[in-house]
Amino acid sequence: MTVTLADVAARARVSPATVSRVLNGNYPVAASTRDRVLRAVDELDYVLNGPASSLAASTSDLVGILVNDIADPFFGVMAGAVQLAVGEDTSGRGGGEKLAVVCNTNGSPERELTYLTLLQRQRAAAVVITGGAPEDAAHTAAMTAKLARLAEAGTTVVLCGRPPMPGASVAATLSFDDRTGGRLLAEHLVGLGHRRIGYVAGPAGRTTTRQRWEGHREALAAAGLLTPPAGESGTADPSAAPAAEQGQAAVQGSYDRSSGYAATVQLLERDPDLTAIAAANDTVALGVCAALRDRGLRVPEDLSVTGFDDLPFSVDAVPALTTVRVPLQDAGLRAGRLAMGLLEPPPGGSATVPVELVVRASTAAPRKP
Amino acid sequence: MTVTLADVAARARVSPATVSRVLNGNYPVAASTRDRVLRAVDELDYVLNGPASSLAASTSDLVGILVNDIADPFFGVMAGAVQLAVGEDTSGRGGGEKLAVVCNTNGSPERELTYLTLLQRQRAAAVVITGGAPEDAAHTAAMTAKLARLAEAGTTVVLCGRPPMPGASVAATLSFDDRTGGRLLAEHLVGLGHRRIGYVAGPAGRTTTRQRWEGHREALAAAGLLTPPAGESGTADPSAAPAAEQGQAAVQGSYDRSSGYAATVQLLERDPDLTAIAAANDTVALGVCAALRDRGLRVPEDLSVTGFDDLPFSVDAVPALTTVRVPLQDAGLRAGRLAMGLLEPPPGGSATVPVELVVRASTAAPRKP
DNA sequence: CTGTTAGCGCCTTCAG
DNA sequence: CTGAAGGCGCTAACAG
Repeated sequence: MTVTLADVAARARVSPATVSRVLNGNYPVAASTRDRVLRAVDELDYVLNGPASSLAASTSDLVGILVNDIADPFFGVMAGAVQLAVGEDTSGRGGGEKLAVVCNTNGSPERELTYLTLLQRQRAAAVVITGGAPEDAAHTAAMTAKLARLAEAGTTVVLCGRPPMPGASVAATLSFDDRTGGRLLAEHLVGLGHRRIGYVAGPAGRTTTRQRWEGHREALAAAGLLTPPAGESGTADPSAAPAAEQGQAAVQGSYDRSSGYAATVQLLERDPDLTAIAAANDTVALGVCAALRDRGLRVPEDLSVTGFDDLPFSVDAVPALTTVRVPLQDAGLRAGRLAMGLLEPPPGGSATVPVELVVRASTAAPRKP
Repeated sequence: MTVTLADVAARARVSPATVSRVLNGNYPVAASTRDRVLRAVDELDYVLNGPASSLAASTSDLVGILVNDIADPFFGVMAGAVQLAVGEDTSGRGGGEKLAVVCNTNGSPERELTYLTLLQRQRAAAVVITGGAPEDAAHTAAMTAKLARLAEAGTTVVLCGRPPMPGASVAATLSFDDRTGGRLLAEHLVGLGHRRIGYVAGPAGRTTTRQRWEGHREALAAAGLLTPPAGESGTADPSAAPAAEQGQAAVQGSYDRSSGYAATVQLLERDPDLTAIAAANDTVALGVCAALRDRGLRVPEDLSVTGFDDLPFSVDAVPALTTVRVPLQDAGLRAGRLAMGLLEPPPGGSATVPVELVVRASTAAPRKP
């Protein structure tokens, strides 16, 4: 029925092992022999049986990529870059081709685990986990255990845009400097003269949300705009969800436009004298701008708005968004190469990816300082 | 070392065959036995070996999704929807979980074929091919041959957002009514009073580009704005790349912002009296708006602009884009279900997905009619 | 450099 | 409803 490696061997008058060797290109084979084999492969229109070789070699050429939401460019860009990297021809010819399996977790911790199991089942060669992590001790423990299992089975695990997991079997970690980003944005606003700054945070219980928010507060605190509640020592209580305080309003939502819209309405109600709003990311910032526009407020004349991530559309927003650039493409590429063993892991196994403030038109000095 | 099905069998005091049966849930097994097996699986933390079962069953639980560019929300949304559909639990428990393999072709015909081969190698259960097709006889022939091979191997093929391929082994086709969309947009502009309309086409040699462009011309022709070159009979010569003609300017590019920007500069140079520009898609339209803005022209006061697709960001553009909504999410969901055999194929194997005109703020009557 | 020999771990008839 | 046996197609030591 279907043509197998043995058929090719017969036609090329060599042993199956030899065919396997030329196909995998990981073993010396005489040029003439190889040509003969390749010709036979071609004539027979032979396609290697992946499952069979994976079974025999106990590793597949699948690479998993875990993302929260593939429809979100933040993840789309990273996933594309990772895929680019894993698709790069490693061995001269024929062997390299890895296939990227993109798994949408929707931010659900359970699905994260489920997909990891599925990937383990496939004997994935590597898996790249992107995006912030859920902040939950039980989940972290479960993840650690699962990652150990994967490592045992020979799967290389790389974290991209997520904090290091001490004690977990991870080959490399690329974490984004979200905290600094949050700080830079807030410092920029403060430097412009803003004193009443609203904050629209991301989904609760995620490292990314927390770090951006903490960076933001750090800057406010440094500017004396944040009187810490009695007894607190500088850093915000990690478990405290962003909330109204000291005249600096904040609300929590998800990473989408409508959440930015709704939060803005709420923020303005709570403090009509706000002169700036910092959003958890660019998409949310778009929602913030929309809400402002709908209430007849102009950006940046009446209120300044900042985003985060510098997604492709941010430069085209009107006004163009002041934001923090996160090198998604670069990071994805590096993560992919790391996963493929094409790149040495950074010292200590983890590196922080720097972010950069991008000042555009959505921020300006407040009108009534 | 690694725990196998035999270990589970031993612990549950049943035969390997029985374990296999409960795991696949496709065979009657006594409830008590099943419980025992399931408990053993749990206690041993057993994970099925995918390659081994795929080899034995000669089919895997992988579903391929071919996209042009996963970082583009157009594809991201579709891919997400397809993945959602293929992840739906089919059989009551345990069996269903399919894994989506997203393959970025970058619009390259060769890579399209390469990925199909890779998917064939994996014995993918199904593959969903999204986005417009390259218009090239040789490539179409190669695709047809490759699809035949896939079908032979039991892979279900579904086309989503791509025209039917007569004679190819495709289970179902969902094509977008791009032509109508192009027509609606142009009719809208003409109805508003526009007479000099520029067009920024998508990448050359793709069905989507062609159809949107043809729809556009259709409307112009109907309004008598297009004097067909002598001898031509209504429809544009399929092989003719969009070009300047009869005062209706058009330029070709890719589906990105910068292409819209550059095209606009060119268009305006060619015909400074343009009162409207129709773009191949929303992203391109954003570039058009940016170019206009940079030249001090206002939308829609000075020029009207239209997009295509109605991607999430289009409503937040300033001004909000008049565009055509393509139900990407719905289509992706349907395609996924079709691929999984969860849905009956439409009569004749193919259906056209209707599109809808969405009038927003980027279009208005021209100032000097 | 090439052939031989064993499995890899599971599914699937076929009996019971 | 359950067990026994064979093989899916390929790779990985070993010899030569």
